[in-house]
Amino acid sequence: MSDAKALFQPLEPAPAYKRLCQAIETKIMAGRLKPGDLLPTETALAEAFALNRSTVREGIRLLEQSGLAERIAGRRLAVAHPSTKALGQRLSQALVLHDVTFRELWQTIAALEPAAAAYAAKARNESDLEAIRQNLKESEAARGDTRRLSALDVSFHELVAKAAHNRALLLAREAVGQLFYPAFAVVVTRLDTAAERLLTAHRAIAEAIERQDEEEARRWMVRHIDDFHRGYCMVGLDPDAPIDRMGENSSG
Amino acid sequence: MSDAKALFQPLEPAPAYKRLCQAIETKIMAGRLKPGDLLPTETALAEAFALNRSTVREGIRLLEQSGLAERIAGRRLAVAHPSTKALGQRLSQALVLHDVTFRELWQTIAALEPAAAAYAAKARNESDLEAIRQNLKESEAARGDTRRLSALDVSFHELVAKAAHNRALLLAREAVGQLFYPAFAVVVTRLDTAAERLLTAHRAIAEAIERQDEEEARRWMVRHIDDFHRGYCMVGLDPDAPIDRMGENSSG
DNA sequence: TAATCCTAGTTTGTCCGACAATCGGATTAT
DNA sequence: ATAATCCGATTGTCGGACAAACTAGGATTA
Repeated sequence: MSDAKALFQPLEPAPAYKRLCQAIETKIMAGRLKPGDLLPTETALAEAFALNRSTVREGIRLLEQSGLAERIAGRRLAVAHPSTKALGQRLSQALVLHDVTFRELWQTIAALEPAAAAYAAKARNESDLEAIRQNLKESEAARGDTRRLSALDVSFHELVAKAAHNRALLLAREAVGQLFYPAFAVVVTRLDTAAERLLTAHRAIAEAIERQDEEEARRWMVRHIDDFHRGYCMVGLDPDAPIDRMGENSSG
Repeated sequence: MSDAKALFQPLEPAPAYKRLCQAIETKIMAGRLKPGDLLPTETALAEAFALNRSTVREGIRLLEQSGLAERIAGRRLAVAHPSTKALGQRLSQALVLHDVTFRELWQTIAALEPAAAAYAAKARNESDLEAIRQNLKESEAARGDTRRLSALDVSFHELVAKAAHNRALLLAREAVGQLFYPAFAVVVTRLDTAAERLLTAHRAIAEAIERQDEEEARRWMVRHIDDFHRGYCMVGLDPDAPIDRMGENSSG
């Protein structure tokens, strides 16, 4: 029954600009084009593929948007690898569009962050520790400034994940974290105890990571994430309501 | 020192096609354009934005590639929401490009799948169960056919995640799973016991989900994922070697 | 009257040619 | 040698053009 579908491929009836994009994409995936390599100029590409420059430009836009190419120094086009940041933004965007709820984000974060903390305790190096210490110091200074503290909170968890030296984990949590922690910012403003509890948890997690105590890092992170949920409900927010589409007003 | 960076924003010197894309993207994010809505024709857009059609087309390519618009019926352009599948593919691609290792994937999967199984036991409905049963039946029939069994394995875990009814979790594991399980396919071919162990685990997980036994579902999933790791090492593969770039040859 | 076919208009994909702004490198002046 | 200047290359944008494919409505036929 699915024999026909397996036998005959779609026959590639795609428009030229899409095929051009795929052609270059394939070269990149195969490693024949490495990040930093300069791509030919638009006219050169047009000549090589026997296409018009306009068509080539449309293909280039696709490459650009998938993060596989970017303008270097404002001018020439260079091969690139999609950045974690950009991918994370795209993912958060998708999650917002799908009206993901706080509960869904929380469940996912609750699965990822403790693992990240544990691996961080194992794999962290000195520069990781330095960054985390720095974040902790700034956080304590920003005790009063809710907005700033929230940004530092996002940053703290990102640094912990970075310290785990696991890019898959980093990428997975990036998207969710970008939405989750700002959503929690409201709690800090409304709940007096929240900021202090957050700092306590961060300190404990940082210390456990420093001591390379995996289990302690995991435990504290679990408690910390549970706290998020409790605080969210305590201030009267509905965990089953979709996350608002705030937070990505400036960047793009 | 970073005052200047905070004070002065980049001033938005973006090319017109990029601004057009952002303008439409903003409308979509704000919910003023809903999926399915038809976008104006290229000429109409050109007129509305006072741009040339070529420029408009370049902007449209960006929208198209980010999954926010797609050709409906081959012709007109309609607003859409990025599909989990497409996003997952883009993520896997990125992971491959960054030379992510089996260990990294495994650690991430090990964090996500047990949570997915537990939530699935809680939130599954009848149609979820039906799909899982169907998969189980086909898997047992495909006991000998390694390639097919591997595909069904990917599918099984995806179905479990779907049953958790958590789109954030689904999306996060989609990307990693798409790489992880095919990478494991080699093990099934080389290790006689692997296929049988896999089936046993799947059966147990499915049964626990059916009984709504969260803890049992989680426990079995943990064991199952551990098995993956053990099998991978047992056949002599290096968990710290990058995942190969096979598996996404056809799609694009 | 209903079904079918045909034709005209629309929309997209592609092409051609052109020009201003800008960046890099070569050239020239000090 | 260094600084200012000039020239070519490259990108962003524009205008127009045409073929193919699809849509819709009217004409034709059973």
